[in-house]
Amino acid sequence: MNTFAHQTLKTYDLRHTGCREAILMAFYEQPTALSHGHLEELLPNLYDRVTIYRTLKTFVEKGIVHKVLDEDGIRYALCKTACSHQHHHHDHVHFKCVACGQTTCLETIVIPQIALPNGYKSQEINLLVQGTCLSCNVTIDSNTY
Amino acid sequence: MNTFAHQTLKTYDLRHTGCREAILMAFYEQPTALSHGHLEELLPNLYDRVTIYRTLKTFVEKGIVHKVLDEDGIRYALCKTACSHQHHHHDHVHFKCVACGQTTCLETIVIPQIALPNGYKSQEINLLVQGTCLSCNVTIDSNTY
DNA sequence: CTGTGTGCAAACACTTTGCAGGTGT
DNA sequence: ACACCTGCAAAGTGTTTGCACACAG
Repeated sequence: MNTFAHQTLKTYDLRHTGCREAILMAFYEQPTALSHGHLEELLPNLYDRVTIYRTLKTFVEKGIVHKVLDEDGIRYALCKTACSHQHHHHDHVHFKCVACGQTTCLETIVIPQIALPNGYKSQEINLLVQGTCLSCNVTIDSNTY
Repeated sequence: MNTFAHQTLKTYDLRHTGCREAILMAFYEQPTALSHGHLEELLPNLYDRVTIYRTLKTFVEKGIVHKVLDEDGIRYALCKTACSHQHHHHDHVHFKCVACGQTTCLETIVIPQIALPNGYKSQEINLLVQGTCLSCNVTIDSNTY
């Protein structure tokens, strides 16, 4: 029984099941945001497609993971420490590499203040940066020589 | 024959057809981003679902409209003057009102410089702000009294 | 033991593809 | 006249729902 998964499920008052543990571990081990399809590949034939959908939905509702939107669809990533149980913060910066296709959560970057038009109120901000990541840039550069 | 639609189609080297004119007019008249579903409702039974899909795809490829991502899926909005034919700029700020569900393009707001981690290169930035818009705030406030 | 989670089947929604015929230039 | 656009049918993909059984607490 894995400690991280066990702790997380306990914290959020969810039953400890194989599928939930496996998905939590997948997120824990992968530094990138995962789509439903990714999870299906990572946990081949272990759990039903539908169960994965339902598990993801549960995790989003509980605030364990958050949705990441990019051009290819919806992905999910763990909410890090900044998201406590009560005080869930929703401002996320995501980086999508157009070369390798990986999407990562940039936890360290703070979104600057945005001046909205008068009368508009902001609740949540999502920033998606698309470009090339460190390892892909290295590859591209070395191929250039 | 509508001037705006006619001009746009001419500029982008596209044939002038009923469906294309109707969709361009819909975007022109609506200040908000439209999804495929919205267009189907706005142009009821005039054109086939498939034709609307294909028209949208064509417009995106030509740079006439751009995709807007929000939690509910993909929408489209006209690229304004800042996007010229050759020099297409991809940095967009979108505001989604959680009360009325409308998504608008905030053309006037400039995205601040984001400090990416070393070795990362940015090509395109998308910022989605969610909150309540002017007219919804007015409604909410007046109901409070 | 009880309520929740899972698997399976099926329904549903969204989007793409192939093809024949119609239309703009 | 020709290339391109459209409509229809069908397939493909992603997601949700209903129900019976299994399992965690």
